[in-house]
Amino acid sequence: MARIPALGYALLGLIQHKPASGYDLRKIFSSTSMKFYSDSPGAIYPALGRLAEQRLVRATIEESMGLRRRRVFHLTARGASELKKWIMQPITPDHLTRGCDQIMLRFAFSENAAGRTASLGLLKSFEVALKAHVASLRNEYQASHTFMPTSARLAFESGLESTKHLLQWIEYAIAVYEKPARKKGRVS
Amino acid sequence: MARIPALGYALLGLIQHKPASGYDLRKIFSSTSMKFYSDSPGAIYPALGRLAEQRLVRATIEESMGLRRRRVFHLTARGASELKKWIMQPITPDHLTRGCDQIMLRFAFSENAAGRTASLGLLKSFEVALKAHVASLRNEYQASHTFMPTSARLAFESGLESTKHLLQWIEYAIAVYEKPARKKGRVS
DNA sequence: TATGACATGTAATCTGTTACATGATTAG
DNA sequence: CTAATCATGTAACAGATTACATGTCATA
Repeated sequence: MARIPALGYALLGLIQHKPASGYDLRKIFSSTSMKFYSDSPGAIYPALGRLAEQRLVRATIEESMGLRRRRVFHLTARGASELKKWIMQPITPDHLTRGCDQIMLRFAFSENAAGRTASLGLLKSFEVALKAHVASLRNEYQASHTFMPTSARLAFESGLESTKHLLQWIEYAIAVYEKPARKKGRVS
Repeated sequence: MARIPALGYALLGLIQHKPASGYDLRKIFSSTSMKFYSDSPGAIYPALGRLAEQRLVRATIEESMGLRRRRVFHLTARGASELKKWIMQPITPDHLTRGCDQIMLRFAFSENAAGRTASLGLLKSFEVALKAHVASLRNEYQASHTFMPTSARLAFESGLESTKHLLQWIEYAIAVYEKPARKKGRVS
C-alpha cells in the first residue's frame, strides 16, 4: 500500500521520537552523525509533503512567537504502523547488499517504535542474514583473491573484517537485550 | 569540467581493469560483492552512453560470433586521467559523511589506475580524515548517549566501533605498502 | 518448441540535487 | 545597517528504478 523511500522512513523515525518541523529535521541531518541523509530543503520539504499526503504524518501550525510560522509534524496512527512494519521486516540477504546503514537505522528506532522484543528479534534476524553473508564473502575471497591487485585485495579484506566485527557487535547487543533489565553501573 | 556520478566512476574503474560490455558490467554488479551498484540496464546503458559522450570511454563493436553484437568499452586517455584525478583527491571530512564505500572503491582501483604511491597516499589521507571523524563521533556520543534509548545507543556504538576497526585496518594496509615489495609466503 | 543465458536498449516515473526566492528576528 | 539564524518553499535538472521491448543462440 504505502511506498516510502529511505528518507521517508528516516523522517518517520525521527518524528516518532519527537514531533518536529522541517527545519528541526534539517538540523538533525546536518549536525549529527545522520549526515548521510541530505539536509537540503529541496529533499526534506517535498518528502514531508508526500508523507502528509499519505496520512503518515500530520502538521500542526505554530504561530506562537513573532517568528515565521513553523509546521510541526507528528506521526499519525498509520504512520506509526508503517514505521513499525518497516522496522520489523525480517532481514533478507537482499537487505545486506546495499550496506547496513538502513538496518542500523531500523534498529536504532526499534525500541521506541516497536519495543524491546522487536529490537531483539531484529538483531537475531540480522545475525542469521549476516552469517550467511560472511560465508558468501569468504567464498568470493577464496575464489578471487589471488588475481586481485594488492589494493583491491586489501579493500576486500576490509569489507570482510568489518562484517565480522559487526557480527561480534550483534552478539554483544543480543546479550544486552537478553539480560534482564538492570541499572547501569550497578555491581551485580 | 567533467561531472561524473558515483556509478560513472565505478564503471570507469572496472573498464580500466579490463575492457567490458554493458552486459559484462551488469554481471559484475549482480554477481560480486559490488552489489551496491544497480545491475539494471536502465542504469548502466545510459551511464555508459554519458561516459562515451564525454569521451571518457570508447566502444568497439564485436560482431565476431553469431551472437548479437557486443559493444565493448575501453578507457580513453581522458577517461584514465579523470579516474586518476578522482582516486587521488585528498579525503575531506565531507567524503566521510555518506559512508566509506566510495573511498574503499577508490582505494581498490588505486593501484591499477594510479600506482602504489597513490595507494599509499590515499591511505594516509584517509587515516587523517578518519581520526578526526572518530574524535567527532566520540564527542557526539559523550554529549548524547545518556538520553538515547538503548537500541539507538547500541547502534551509535556500532558505528563508533566500526570506524575504529577501520582505522586499524588502515594502519595494517599502510604497513603492507610501506614494506618493500616482497613475495607472498616468503620467509623473511 | 520452450526456456534460459546472452545482449542491448527505451519510456514513464520518482526522487534527489542545486540553486534560487521569500520573509522575520536577533546580534554585532 | 548588515549578517546570521530561524523557517519554508519552488523550479530546473540529473539520475535511478521499474517495467517493457527486442533479438540471437544453445539446450532440454
